[in-house]
Parts: sequence; structure tokens; C-alpha cells
Amino acid sequence: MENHEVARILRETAQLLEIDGAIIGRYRTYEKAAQLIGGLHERIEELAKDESKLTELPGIGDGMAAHIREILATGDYSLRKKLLNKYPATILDLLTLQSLGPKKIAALWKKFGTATVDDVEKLAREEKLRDFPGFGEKSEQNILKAIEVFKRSTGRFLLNAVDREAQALCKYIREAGDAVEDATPAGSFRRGKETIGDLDVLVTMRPGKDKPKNVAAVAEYILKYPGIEQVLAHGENKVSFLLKNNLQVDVRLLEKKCFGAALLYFTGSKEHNVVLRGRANDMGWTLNEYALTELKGGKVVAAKTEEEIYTKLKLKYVPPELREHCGEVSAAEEGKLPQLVSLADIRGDLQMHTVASDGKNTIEEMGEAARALGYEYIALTDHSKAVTVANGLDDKRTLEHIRKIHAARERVRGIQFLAGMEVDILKDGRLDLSDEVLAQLDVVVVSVHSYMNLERAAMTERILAAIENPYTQIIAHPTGRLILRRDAFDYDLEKIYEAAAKAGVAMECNAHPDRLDLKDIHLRAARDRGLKIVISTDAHSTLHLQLMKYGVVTARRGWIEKKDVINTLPLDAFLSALRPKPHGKPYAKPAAKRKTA
DNA sequence: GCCGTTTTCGGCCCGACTGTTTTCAGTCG
Repeated sequence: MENHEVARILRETAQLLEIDGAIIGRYRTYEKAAQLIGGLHERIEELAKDESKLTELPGIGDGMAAHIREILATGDYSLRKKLLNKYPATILDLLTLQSLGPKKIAALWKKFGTATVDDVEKLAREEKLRDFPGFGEKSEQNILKAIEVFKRSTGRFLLNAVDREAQALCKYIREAGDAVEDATPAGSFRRGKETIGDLDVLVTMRPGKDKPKNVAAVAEYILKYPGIEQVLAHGENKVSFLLKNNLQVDVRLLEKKCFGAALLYFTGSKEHNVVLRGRANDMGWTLNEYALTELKGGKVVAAKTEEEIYTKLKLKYVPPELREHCGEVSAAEEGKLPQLVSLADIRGDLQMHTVASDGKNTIEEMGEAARALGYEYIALTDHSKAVTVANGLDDKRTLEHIRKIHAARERVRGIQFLAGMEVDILKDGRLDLSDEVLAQLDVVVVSVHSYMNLERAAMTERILAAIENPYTQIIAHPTGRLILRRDAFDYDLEKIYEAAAKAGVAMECNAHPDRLDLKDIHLRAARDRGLKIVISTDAHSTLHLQLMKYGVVTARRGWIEKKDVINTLPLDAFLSALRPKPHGKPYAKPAAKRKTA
């Protein structure tokens, strides 16, 4: 059973307990256990095999360990089942509605037997909610709006979609006038999570004598942002609104002097912050979104930058991508944080498509765009013939394509072109091109595009067979998921890792925001096993080459260092780091034009 | 349900905002 499945069962139990009126600590314990297991990079199933490993986890006692074992053994949890006998499962949907929480949901259930979004909508439309304690005309309206949103939206947004909105909004806010110093995105977006629920933006105000007036004026200005669909809150220091695509944005207006504390607080994660606050308390301080202050006397210890707050807490600066309560605080304490890979480290992009298969641009255009990004080399990797919808190349066309790539080396200087292919892994694990043709390629990237629902054993065998092929060098988008749309393939990733490590096959972190595959926790596990990583965009146009940053941010979330990523190496070293080819000529740089003496 | 150099019982992060109240409960992040 996968960690996220165990986490889901525990989380739902926590939610049901809260609706059921359990005391705060009890459902919190379930919530915390769910969080912990969801973010674990070891498999909970493995840990549970050891008698004592589970209770060594923070917040897991004997009781919770037994519950986890029950879930692993039976696939469900008796308390959850019991609660679902009492409440319909649809009652959990109500928690996603803005302005409805467990208390009100419990009250509605008790009074009307309300358990579905449709039930709530009916009550609101019949104006029956408003007479109920704690509800009024206004909250009735708010609930109707929330139901609108619920019906229109899936609730999560891809990283690049939020990036676009964040950049546009921050640019608009910076143009507010002299009162505004800067606008900075925070929240899970800053941590680089693969999907984002809502966007947090911090706006720092310049100090001045007209402060309250300025803050109010800036808030007014922000609420005139053309992208706004609906204003949700308009307070003194905070405004919230929905954008036209239903992304919720929370903007906080604050003084520059507490920017660091606010950035830390609103970047999260919640769990990371809880640990920092606990640490602050132990040191005789208290940490909130305004400052790190002395418990007695309230003197400010640090507030202006995140760096100085970490320093005061005797911690090395923790990059936002690591703030997930997954060992980063103890690593920061011991000075053992990884030297994370950065976008500037990347010297080449190793997966991209051209007009030969399903790309929009030519070899030369891709080369020029990559050179403009400062890359030293690229691998052109069009699809092989099995991907007929993408006009994939057979042996003959591949050989032609290789010749075109060689010719491009002469035409476009200042970047090295590697002849590659994204070769399909067929249903039985064979590769979609002949060995003779594979031997002509500089880079062989392999991936699955068909029969994606094979059962676990067959899919595992299939990938293992592909790794056994001596020409296989890189496995692209190894789990095949499409974020928010398609689940990962079912196979034994452990076995694949083991075989890939042994064979010297590199694993791709596909930078496309729809994929981000391998994902953060898989990357961390790969790194722990010493696997080679490449980060590639899978670009289908020159524009897509710019998606590299999402791959890098995902790798950073997986604790990946520059030394783990082979496309941070100069060309010669990179080629040596690839699995050696059994036959075929090694890549030769085009000869420099000979100077006549 | 977990946890403990203020506690083996009594707390569980905590501050802002909203809408309901007439001093506060519920929700949210």
C-alpha cells in the first residue's frame, strides 16, 4: 500500500472525527500522522515490518502504530468505517466549501441531516440556513458562492499556471506607486509544490507618516486588478480574491521591517513552521508572522530577513523547497543541508522534439533557442515509430534525422547537437528501433507511451527488460503520470531503481509542469540510491525549453545536488557519465575550422 | 491519541477575519 493511500485514510478519519465533535488533540494526532506519512520518502509498508520503527516517528505512539498496521493489513481502518456508518462520505465534500467548517457541518447534519453539497445548496436557496444559530443572510450568500466555485473548479492548479498569475499580479502591484516597496509570492508556490491550492502574496510597504492611509489605498488599488472575478475578504492588512480561473489569492500588506518573519510564516510549510516555533520557544523566544521576539519583555530578536531568523535559531538557511518537515531542520542544525542544484548549473537539455515527429520547431531553431538560454549542448530526441500519433520515426527516418542533426552542427555554432531519440519501450520491453540504429545515436532516451495500464508485475518486467537493453541510457518520465489527469504506472520502482543503478542508466526528472516525473519524493529516493539524474524539458517547441526551472525546483524538493545531475557537467564529462555504448562511434565534436598558416 | 527539565493530566500553533453576536465562535491558513 502506498504512503499517500495510508495518509488519505488517516486524514479522512481526522476530518470525520472533527465533524463528530472529538476533542481537538485526538483528530490533530490523526491529521499529523497523515501529514507525516504523506511526506515520508521511505515506504510506510517497509517501516511497519520492523517492530519499533513506526513508534520512532514523531507523533506516532503505540495506538497510532497499531492503526497504521491495521490499515496496511486490511486496506481500511475500522474507526473510519464506523464513522462512515454514521455520516455519508459526501459530508467530506462540505469541508472544501469556503466558510463551512466542521462545527457548522456538524450542526447542519444534526438539524437537517445535510450531507451533500446539493443538500446545502437547497437549504441556502430556500433561505432556511439564515435562521440557524451561527448563520445569517450573509453567510447563506457566501455558501452559495462557495458552491458555485466548488462546481466549477477542481481546486488545484499546476505550478506553471500559478507562476503566470503570480508574475502578472506582482508586476501590477509593484506599479501601485511609491507606497509599495515590493510584491513577493510565498506559500506552496514558493516551495515549488507540483500543484497549488491558492497563491499567497506579500506586499511590503515603505515606511511613511501616512501609513494607514497608504495601506488602505494600496488595498483598494489591488482590488481593482483586472483579473479579479470575486472579492472574498477586504481587511485592514489582508485582501483575498478569486481570479477568473478560480485561483484564490491572499495578499498581505506589511511593513518592511517584518518582511523576513512574514515570508517565513507564509511560505510554510505549516509543519516546518510548527517545528521552528517549538524551537524558538525552547530558546526563550516566540515566533510569529511579525517577528522572533523574547518571551519575556517582547523585545524583537529578528524579523527583517529569513536568514537572520534562521541564524538566531542556530540553523543554516533552509531553502524554501526543503521546508516540508522531512528532515530539513535537523540537517540545518547539523550543517548537513544539501547544496541544491540550481537552474544556472544546467548545461544542456536532453529531451526535445522537432518537426520530424510532433515538435513545432526545426533542429536549428531548437539549437538557437537553447544557445540563447546559455546551454552548451542539447540532445534532439524525437519519437520513434510506435508513437504513430506523433509521427514517430522508424529506422530509416531515424538515420536521415541523424544526418540532419550532423548537418545542423555545421550551420549553428556555439552549441553542440547530440543525435538522440526518445525510443518507445514496447509492450514486451523491447525498444522500438534496431540495435544498428541505436548504435548511431549519441543519447538514447527510452519511455513508455502505450499499454500504460499493464498490471504491476508485467509493467515491472517491461521496464526491467528495457534497462537490460545495453543501448538504454536514460529513462524519460519514468512513472508516466500526468498531474491532475492520470495516475502513475503501477510497477515496482524499487526494482527499477536497483536495476538502473547497476546498469548505469540515468533517471529523468521531466520538467514539464504536467509531468514533473520523477517527482520530488521519488527523486530523493533515487538520490539515496546513488542514481544518476538528468533534468530535461521534453520541449515540443522553442518556448518549452524555458520550462527547465520547474524541473530544477522539483529536483531541489527532492534534495538533489548539482553532483547528482549529469547534465550539469561539461559535454565531455557528461558523455562519460552516460552508460557506455556497446557499439558505435562516440560523439565527436565538429572539427574547428582549420586555420591556414 | 501523543507527550512531558514547568505537566503522567491537561494541554494540543496562533493570529486575522467574518459574521454573528453584544463579547465571541467558527473558519482559515
